[in-house]
Amino acid sequence: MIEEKLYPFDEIEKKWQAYWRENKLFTVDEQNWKNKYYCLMMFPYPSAALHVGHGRNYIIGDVVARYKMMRGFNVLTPMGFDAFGLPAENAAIKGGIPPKVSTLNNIATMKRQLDQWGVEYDWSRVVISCLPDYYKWTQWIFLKLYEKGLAYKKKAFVNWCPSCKTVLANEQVVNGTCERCSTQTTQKDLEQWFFRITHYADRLLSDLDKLTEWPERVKTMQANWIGKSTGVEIDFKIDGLAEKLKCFTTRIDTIYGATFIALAPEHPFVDKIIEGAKDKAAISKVVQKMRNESKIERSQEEAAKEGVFTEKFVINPVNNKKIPVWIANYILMEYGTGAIMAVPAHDERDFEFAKLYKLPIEVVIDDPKSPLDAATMKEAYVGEGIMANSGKFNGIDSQTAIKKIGDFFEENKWGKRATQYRLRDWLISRQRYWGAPIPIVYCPKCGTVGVPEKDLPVLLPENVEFRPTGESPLKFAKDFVNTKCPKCGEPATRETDTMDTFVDSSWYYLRYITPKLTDRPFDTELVNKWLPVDQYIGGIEHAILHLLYSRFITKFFYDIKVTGFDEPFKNLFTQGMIIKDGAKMSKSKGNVVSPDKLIADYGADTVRLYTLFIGPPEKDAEWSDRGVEGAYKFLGRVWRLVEKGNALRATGNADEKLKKNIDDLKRKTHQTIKKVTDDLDGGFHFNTAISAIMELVNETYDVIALDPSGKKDIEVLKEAIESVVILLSPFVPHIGEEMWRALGKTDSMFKSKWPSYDKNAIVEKVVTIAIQINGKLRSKIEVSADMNNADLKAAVLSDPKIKNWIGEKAIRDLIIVPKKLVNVVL
RNA sequence: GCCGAAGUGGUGGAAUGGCAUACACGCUGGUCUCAAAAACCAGUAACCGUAAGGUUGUGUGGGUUCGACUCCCACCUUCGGCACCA
Repeated sequence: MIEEKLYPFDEIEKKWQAYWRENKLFTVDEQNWKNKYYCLMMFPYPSAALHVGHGRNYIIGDVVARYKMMRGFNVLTPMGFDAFGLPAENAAIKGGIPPKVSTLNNIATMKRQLDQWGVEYDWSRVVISCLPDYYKWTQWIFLKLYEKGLAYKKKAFVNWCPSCKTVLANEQVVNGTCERCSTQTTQKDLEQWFFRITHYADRLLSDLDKLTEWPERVKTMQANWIGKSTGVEIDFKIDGLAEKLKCFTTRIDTIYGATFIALAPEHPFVDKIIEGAKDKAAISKVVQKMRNESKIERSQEEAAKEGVFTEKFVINPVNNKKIPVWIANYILMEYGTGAIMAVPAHDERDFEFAKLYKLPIEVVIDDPKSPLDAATMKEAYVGEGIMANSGKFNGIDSQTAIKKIGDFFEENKWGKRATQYRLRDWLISRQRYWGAPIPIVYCPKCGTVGVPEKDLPVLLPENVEFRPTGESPLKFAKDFVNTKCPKCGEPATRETDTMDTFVDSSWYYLRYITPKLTDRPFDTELVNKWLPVDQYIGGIEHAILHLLYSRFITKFFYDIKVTGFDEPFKNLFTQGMIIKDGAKMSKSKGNVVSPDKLIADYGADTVRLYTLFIGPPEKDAEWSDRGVEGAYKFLGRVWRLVEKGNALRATGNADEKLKKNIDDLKRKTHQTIKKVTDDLDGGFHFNTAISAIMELVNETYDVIALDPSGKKDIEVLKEAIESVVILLSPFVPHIGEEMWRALGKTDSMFKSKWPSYDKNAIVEKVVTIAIQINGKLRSKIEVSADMNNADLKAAVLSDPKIKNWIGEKAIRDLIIVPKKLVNVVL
């Protein structure tokens, strides 16, 4: 803890925050979209208080916004709150404070924290997703999707979190546990609303290629999640039944080695297939047992394989062989067709199952390295190879066979090529109160009816009773539930489920452009001018959920022609987490660092500078209180530098030594401008940009120390100091603005231009050449930068140390790297 | 198992084929002070050496190159994603 106040940060920070707000520095006219730059930070859920880990996101965004402003862009930086969600409702159940009240309180607290950080937004555009003027349009999106058949209700096995007492989307289940509370989820067979995101699977995958400015790892995660695979869907004739059994395979090349068929226990054909079996009762029992195993049990580690023979067979179309049909617990109904052709020789799971139930194994692809023997093989051979025991395809390589056998199937109409995705439809129903009501009415006569647009919003009732059971109060709100059918006017009931909050956040960035429109969600023309977002900044934890859903909704809007772009975010930056004591900051771990005390002790600029200097912003970083003090000391040093600079008066001429130092300082100044500009433009290299400014500060001090009486070229010193202030200002805006005025400027520094460097000034006149002997550094010489190679060679060879090293040996080669290095090869 | 990222002083990190450890933290010694803080000066990879200097050194082992933290191959460790996905 540093006791002394190194500069009056408290006065300065309050003063300039008020100034920026009064002068509406961050307020944007949406009609003025020329030279626009849309800088967006993921809007937060309004929890009780922010910590320094959250701060990183907003600080980075603020730096980018201020920098782009100084580069002459018309910068839009809005902020809002993802305000629906479970914590507020749970607090209401526990403490009795209505969710709306606690949420709006938290929003006020968070806004205050953002303000004291000096993080500025165009607050005239604030979007709060839990207010009716916003969720009206969330409901409108639901209706549009419903209209186009992309929102539908179905009964399905869904993920249920017993603690949150609601269903969850697949994306919200992590390793079989709830993403929010880490409780083990269970399966429930419920009727729920879904969005047909799978219709967009292919585009969501292939358009990842358009996102050239997105981090590779985010794109990989999305691609994995969508999980595309291509193969063949085979129609197997079932012996003794009219139906054909569809099996999907990516390995049609192994079709001759299929020795059994396996169905998921939930497969719709199961009952029909075991009908009439001799052992029907026993088979049924096994099937029941497998069905009762929850999905979690099945997917945990290496669950034991189990299955039962159905006494039925299918015909393999390629060789008319009869293949036995089994029901097996390792087949998932959710993927493919819920039935597979099993090829034990070339699939590990099938191999394991075949060994367990002593089913035949037939090698149809030979390992080119060592021949395979079905009788002795210890594991399946899943690689490529040469086709064997495969009729007319014998001898060709398996890659070619995939193509040829695919053609063969399509020619004979035994099946067709097909694509499968891992992605499931987005389950959006939630059995909770604090969310946007799903705008649907159930009428005994007309069935399921969408609420007409003119009747939106379907208001969330506020006088409701929260039950300790966690059941949604909406179910018991009679005035809400009982309504009239919009079609026939007869008594009807409302849907009492609300929407997943990820629906709210899937479109908020569009609302910021025209946040106050009451007759439309947004103005298409203006949105097309301002979007896509130029820079989106947020946490990696949203790599799949929020970013995938937003891309989906954007594509849907594009298709229904309410927007003219099909990807919402051009550049994406995902910042790393701030770690404390080896763990992510969280209240439960008790390792939260609050910004409030730090800002009180050292000021917001210090916290900002340290947060940016801590390391590359995309990487996780360990928080250190010592590091904060270092940042504070540096700002004090800069503060004193400006004071010193202002006190300097030129008195007479500088001597030679001083002249050289002044030349060096001028060069350093322009090199620093270049370095900082490149670091900000070419990625977010804040940490190295700040180090470069520190170097310039150090060098400026050195020059002043050489001659404190002031016999020097004042202009160069003033330029150096002014550059330090301006280059530093996006990072530490308050002290930046204050020092800017101290240098005699009258307008806000964020209205002034970012400096450009003089190309001639950065050129080194004298360079240090490293001299290596056989690649090892042995000496260094200083030479003029324009020295020719012949002279350089002579200079190197006359260096006494080098002479000594060479001795009597012959020089075999001499490599010259201009202005850097000479390597003498002996 | 598959896919991806990473591994550099006591610490955070810098350097993407050319002087490894910039910048900062910490530490050691000094100046100032009654004292502390701040500030300023000097030092700080390891080993050998009084020193000059030398040797080693970027997870490990190989390779390419005049030259490798950087490129290639194999491996180890850590983190993240996916995973009985047919």
